[in-house]
Amino acid sequence: MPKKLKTGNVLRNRIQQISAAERDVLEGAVSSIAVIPAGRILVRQGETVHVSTLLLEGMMTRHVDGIEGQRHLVGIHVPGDFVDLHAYPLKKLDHDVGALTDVRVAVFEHSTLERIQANHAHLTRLLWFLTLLDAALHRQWIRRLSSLNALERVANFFCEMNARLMAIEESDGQRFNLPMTQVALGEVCSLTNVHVNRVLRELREMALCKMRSSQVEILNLKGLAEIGQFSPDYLYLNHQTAERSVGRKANLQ
Amino acid sequence: MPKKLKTGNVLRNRIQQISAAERDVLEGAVSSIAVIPAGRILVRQGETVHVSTLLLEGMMTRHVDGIEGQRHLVGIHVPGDFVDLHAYPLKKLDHDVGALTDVRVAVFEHSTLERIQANHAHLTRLLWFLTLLDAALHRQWIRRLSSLNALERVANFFCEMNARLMAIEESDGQRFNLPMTQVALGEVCSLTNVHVNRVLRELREMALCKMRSSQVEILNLKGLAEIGQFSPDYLYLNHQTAERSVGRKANLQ
DNA sequence: CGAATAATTGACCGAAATCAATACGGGTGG
DNA sequence: CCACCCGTATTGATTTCGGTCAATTATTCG
Repeated sequence: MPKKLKTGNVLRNRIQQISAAERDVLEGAVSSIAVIPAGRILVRQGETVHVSTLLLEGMMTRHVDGIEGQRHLVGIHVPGDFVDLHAYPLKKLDHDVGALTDVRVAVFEHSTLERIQANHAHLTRLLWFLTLLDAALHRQWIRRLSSLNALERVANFFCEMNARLMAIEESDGQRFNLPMTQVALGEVCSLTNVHVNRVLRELREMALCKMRSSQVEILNLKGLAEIGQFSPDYLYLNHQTAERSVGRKANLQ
Repeated sequence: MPKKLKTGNVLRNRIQQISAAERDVLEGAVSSIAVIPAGRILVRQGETVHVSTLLLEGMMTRHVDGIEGQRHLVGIHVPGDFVDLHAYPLKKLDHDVGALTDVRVAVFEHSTLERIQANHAHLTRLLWFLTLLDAALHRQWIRRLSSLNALERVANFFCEMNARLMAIEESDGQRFNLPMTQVALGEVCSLTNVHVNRVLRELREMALCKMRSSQVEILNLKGLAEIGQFSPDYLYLNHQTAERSVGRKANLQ
């Protein structure tokens, strides 16, 4: 296998209980590594796709378009996320997938995934688990929109991103890069850019966090989590959950 | 296998391309059939569960609780839905599962699902696919909350339920049973019961639909779908999608 | 350096929430 | 069988959060 198809430690960061043998299987299944510029739409809603992509570097979005131009994010992805693995069983996506920044992704042909599924039950379950993380995140997003007000939503979103980025060591818990404009934040939290701006000011005045040119600085994580009613449990970031769920690690490697 | 463990045609209605052999496997995997009264909470958030349930009769909800008592639905289930199949890989749920009406469910032990997963790759993919339907629905719910106003949300929800119930022949496209109060509708659409009431009045005045004591009567489906910006594509109800995705039916049965 | 994009702030508006009061409906028990 | 109750539905008056419109200032990038 050519060196350039290595996925680095992205897989291990995300699926801690993956065995070396399994990682080799997955790396062997990478058909190519692609680099995509910021802003490019990878998959359009309704398109039939035959590949799934694992995000290696950068951030990606999943979004739907409203009737009058507005965009609404239904998901955001960080390195290690298997961005559209669900396309493997679904084939046709109900939303667009786009690059928020310049990104590097590993591409998997569905035919290859099919072979994995036929021959590697344990690995398949790990992949299945990964697709369920999406649904769990979706539920958090529904909760954010249903039960939180503007200030709370933004606080909640910052906490979510902080937790997810900490899991891949892209946040130290105090500060992280979030390559989003205030418009994009509004598309996540379902707020106008104007109101996002007011909320950011308030968070700053409350000495909870600051955001400046794509850098989020958390001044008081506890307070922020409280305002945002955030609990990291729901993200299933601690992979002990999956670990227990597979429960047959001993059989492998 | 005792007759009472039959799942009837619920499975076939939901997964049209399931083979008879596969249905037998699934039915053989049912550990028990349970009847649960309306209002009972089956699974509480955070509980570790070792079974998953397939809904045979009635309706169920998935909901999270807000900080001040309010409940917010993140999902609603109709017969044929594998309500918490995702608990199989996840083990711990991030939400409650409750019975909206009296329900009858088929219970599957996770240990049994594990055996299926080890021995039936095709069936596993069908199950995987089913768990992804949840995520697709979640995305529709996010879209509903993000980009629709009160009137549009309720219209959209009615269209969704109509489409899902038509797929299992519980709606004739004109009229269906929706065992929810206006409070519960508000918990779905993130509106107060008062405002739900006003919206229902408006829908009635617009001659789009009426709701009276758990009966929804659709007067103008096209108009309702337009107001609700509803497209049934996103629900993946036409199982051709899955059919193509499995693509190996010939190997079976 | 200049043009486009992003952020900021103020004034005003409007959709939905809140508060409050009344009516309905159907199940229970006297 | 009627009276009572409690959950549900309905309607009006008022408030509020966030949207809209508009103008100004920062940034970023070619």
